[in-house]
Amino acid sequence: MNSAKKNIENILNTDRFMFRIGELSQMTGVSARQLRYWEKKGYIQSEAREDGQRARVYSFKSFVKVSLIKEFLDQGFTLPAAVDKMTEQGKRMSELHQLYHNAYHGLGFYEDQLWVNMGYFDDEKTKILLAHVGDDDDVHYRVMPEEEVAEKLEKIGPETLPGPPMP
DNA sequence: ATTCTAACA
DNA sequence: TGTTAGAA
Repeated sequence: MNSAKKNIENILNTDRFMFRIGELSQMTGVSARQLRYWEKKGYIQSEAREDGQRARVYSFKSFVKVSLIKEFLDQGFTLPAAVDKMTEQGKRMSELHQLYHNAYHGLGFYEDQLWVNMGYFDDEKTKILLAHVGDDDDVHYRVMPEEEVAEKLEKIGPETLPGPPMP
């Protein structure tokens, strides 16, 4: 796989993100004391770690949960109520996540544009639906035979997208 | 330097 | 819940 695609997909891959308690605290505005307390109450959880370290690490999912709880607390809900609301929201979010996960089948360049491969367009599974956001912020679609997609969209050079500078 | 737990002038 | 202490 080419590096431009890897760069973009790494940005999209939230599973790699791990936060320490101080980081999560700053990100969410929730004190470290609260985070430990919420965990003891079972509202959130930190990741189990294989190494012998005790310092908590949090996943991106925990970040989302904490952010939601914080939001509801700021709206005036009690902590248990805020947690209930977070759980409810989380269900909707995972549904949305499934939706976009089903719709996302990779990225590629074509005609000097970055396209999202949205999977098969037809029930016969011969054509692919592509989408890209133009300079006008409108989404443009294109249907293309699968073979053509394989030919043209996989030919992405690393120079097409500037990556982060190498230290 | 950061995080841990336990405790509270 | 905040804020400490002393340890890791």
